[in-house]
Amino acid sequence: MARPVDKSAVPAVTVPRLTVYLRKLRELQARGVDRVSSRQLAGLIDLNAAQIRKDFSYFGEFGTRGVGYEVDRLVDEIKRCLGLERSWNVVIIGAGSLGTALARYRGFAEQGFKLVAMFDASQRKVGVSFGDGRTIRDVADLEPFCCEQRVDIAIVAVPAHAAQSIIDRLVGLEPAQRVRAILNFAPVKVFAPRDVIVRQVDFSSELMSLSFYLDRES
Amino acid sequence: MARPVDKSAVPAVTVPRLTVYLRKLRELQARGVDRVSSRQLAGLIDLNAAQIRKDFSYFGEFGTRGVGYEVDRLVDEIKRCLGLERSWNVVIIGAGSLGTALARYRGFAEQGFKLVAMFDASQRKVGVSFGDGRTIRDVADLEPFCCEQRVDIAIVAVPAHAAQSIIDRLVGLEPAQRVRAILNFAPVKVFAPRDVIVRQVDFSSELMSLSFYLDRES
DNA sequence: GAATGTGAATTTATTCACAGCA
DNA sequence: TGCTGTGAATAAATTCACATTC
Repeated sequence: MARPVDKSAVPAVTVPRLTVYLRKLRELQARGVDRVSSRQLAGLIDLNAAQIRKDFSYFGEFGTRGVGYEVDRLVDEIKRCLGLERSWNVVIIGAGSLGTALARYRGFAEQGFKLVAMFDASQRKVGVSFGDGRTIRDVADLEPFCCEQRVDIAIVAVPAHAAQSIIDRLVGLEPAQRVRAILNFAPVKVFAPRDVIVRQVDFSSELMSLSFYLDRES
Repeated sequence: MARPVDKSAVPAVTVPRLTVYLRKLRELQARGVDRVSSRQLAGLIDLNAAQIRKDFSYFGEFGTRGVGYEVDRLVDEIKRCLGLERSWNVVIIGAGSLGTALARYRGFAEQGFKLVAMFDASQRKVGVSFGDGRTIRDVADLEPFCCEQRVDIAIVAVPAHAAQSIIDRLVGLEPAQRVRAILNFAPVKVFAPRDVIVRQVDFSSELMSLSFYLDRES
């Protein structure tokens, strides 16, 4: 049951799909559904059923042949696969409209992501409160903060021109203190050492992709 | 030179990469660089050079053997590939903190995406101004608006529970008037007719993916 | 009988490696 | 000589199809 999972054997595309399964399963859970087959789940998210089973198979055997999957169990298993059994400390850097919107986003806390601080370079913003009574810190205090409190994930929501230098600071600390993962919203490709995980979220890139497919039709 | 391009033969993964090339090339352009080889470009965005050349090859021959690519030309070609020679009309639905942040985002207008309206369901928000003097409209006026003005892309930034019904309304109009592409920020899988292009942007999914890779290390 | 779990087959994407041109 | 453009080779991902188990 608790077989050793080689995470490096998990295809890169499987990981985001697991998050999609998890969300839908939670929805089923909330509706009181307690069992689901790969076929049913596939129908709900517009995917091939074998794909779902194969994705699960990298982590173990979660279902019962002839029966299907127990929703509660599957939610727990996927959470475990994704490392969501524990909580992760997150900071947001950049308290502009995007950073602020992200800080307000309810979905983070629900998944065990704990917003421990928010930083901005502008003195007009430092000291202003966000969320439940905490205040925005000066970005100059970024390194000291990381030294006194573990920060797992940094969300970078600063202007494009400032992104790389912020990231250099985040990863410039001693390995024990430095941030290990970055979610970058600035519209630039940023670089970090290989052992720091970087993901890019890019709105205008998404719009441009839509443009491609729109243009194809007309 | 202007060979007929079969866009359906373009791999799905090539499209987002084109947007990455375009951004980097614009940066080079701004720095006054006027020529670049696939190898150099590959170094700048951490990719294989053959990948870049192959991506271009779906659309034509943009370079000169033995020399490389002229940056200005390449920018124009990629814009053409992505359908960015024209401008697209965009609406944002949902004037919460995320919708507002998106409305303020400078990158959209620069790429030829024209924000023509913003909608919200709350009477407290209707009539409030956004951007350059225009005001937020009542979401009840969504359909009339689409009938009197072409809307190419709808950005959906409403709560998860409201997303599908908004999308049903957007695609429920006559084919000539209905929105043809949707960028959904609500954290739910949404459905639309096959000829409507839907892309999903999902913050908490991105965080969960980071969690997977973080957990792998520790 | 019904649905999982998984090898095998297929499809898609990436990378190699080199002919062809400046 | 240097770099593009592209078939051929390789690698990765998806889907099929079926033995296995409940």
